[in-house]
Amino acid sequence: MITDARVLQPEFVPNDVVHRDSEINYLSSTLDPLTRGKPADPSFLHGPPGTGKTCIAQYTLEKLCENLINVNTQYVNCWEDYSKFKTLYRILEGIDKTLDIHRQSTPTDELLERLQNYNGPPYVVILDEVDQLEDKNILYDLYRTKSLTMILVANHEEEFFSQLNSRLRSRLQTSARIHFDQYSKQELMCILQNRVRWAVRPDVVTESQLENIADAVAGDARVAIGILRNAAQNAAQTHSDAIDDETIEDAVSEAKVEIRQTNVEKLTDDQKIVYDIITEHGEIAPSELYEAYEQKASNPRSQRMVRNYLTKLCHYNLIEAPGKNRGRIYRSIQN
DNA sequence: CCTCCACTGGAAGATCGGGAAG
DNA sequence: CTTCCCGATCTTCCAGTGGAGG
Repeated sequence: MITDARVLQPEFVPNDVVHRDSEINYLSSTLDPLTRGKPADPSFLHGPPGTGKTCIAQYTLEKLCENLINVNTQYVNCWEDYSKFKTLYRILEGIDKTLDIHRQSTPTDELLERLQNYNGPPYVVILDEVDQLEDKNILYDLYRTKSLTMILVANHEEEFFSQLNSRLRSRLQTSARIHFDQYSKQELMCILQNRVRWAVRPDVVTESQLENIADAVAGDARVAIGILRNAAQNAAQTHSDAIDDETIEDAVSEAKVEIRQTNVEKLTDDQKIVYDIITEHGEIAPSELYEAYEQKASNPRSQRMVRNYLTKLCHYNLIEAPGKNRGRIYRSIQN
């Protein structure tokens, strides 16, 4: 049934990326100076989720490594490593400078110092979901680090730049900005067909089933591949030799629930209480929410802390918080 | 229209937990 | 063992704000 499961993994980078030629060329050209021993400017990739930003960044770096022997690269997901410390640590990891800082008592400043003393070969760092970085000013330090080239990846161009201070904004203003549009249905079909060819035995998935997937995901290739993966796994478990329509349908809804579940699991007990209250009520006013939380929690945190929890829940897309000041309500998000 | 105050979110400092050093 | 130091978490304080309700 499944011939190569890796092809359906979210982090898989294909050998041939389809429908993104101009974006790849543009990104390659900004990195081109490195091949002549010169520094390269940062670039900024932006567009909706699942449009291939991360994929193209990693693909382009792999190609660069093939042409240029002496180059270091690293991928940092700023959603996971959102603090200054974690980001720097991850970046140092890419040049093996972390061997002796597995201890916790190394201050952030020292990590930065270490990085700025770096004088090895060119170092290209992908900062994925860079808009999630807690302290954007670290980008300025990275910008000034010699031999270091940043590839920034985010969803919303305007929103990201508005979060920067003016100094940083003007520096990054000149960076190559590459926009990624949503995939059309035809493009999605093409991507899925490619994956299917490598991942599963022929004739396991029909054309019209791929079409169903492509219709269901609104241009998001990551979700589309996730659905394909789930459907293939489900079919494999039941030892069927083909994926039927029902399996596809199940996988479509499963893929939507999946992200939510993993996010809910990451919550602490108190955060979970807040989340449950909102889910129960569907919609609730701030003061009422805190009262309910105080009741339920064995050792309630302060109001301010609960507000931090709420921003985190919004962040994970578990709830939404429309309205400002007095008009604010917290609402659970249904699929 | 205006006023009020519930609510937000930044800043600064305290506390927690855990690893390293003495 | 204790002491020191770090990031992460949490609290306390408060300025700013804009929608509700006159």
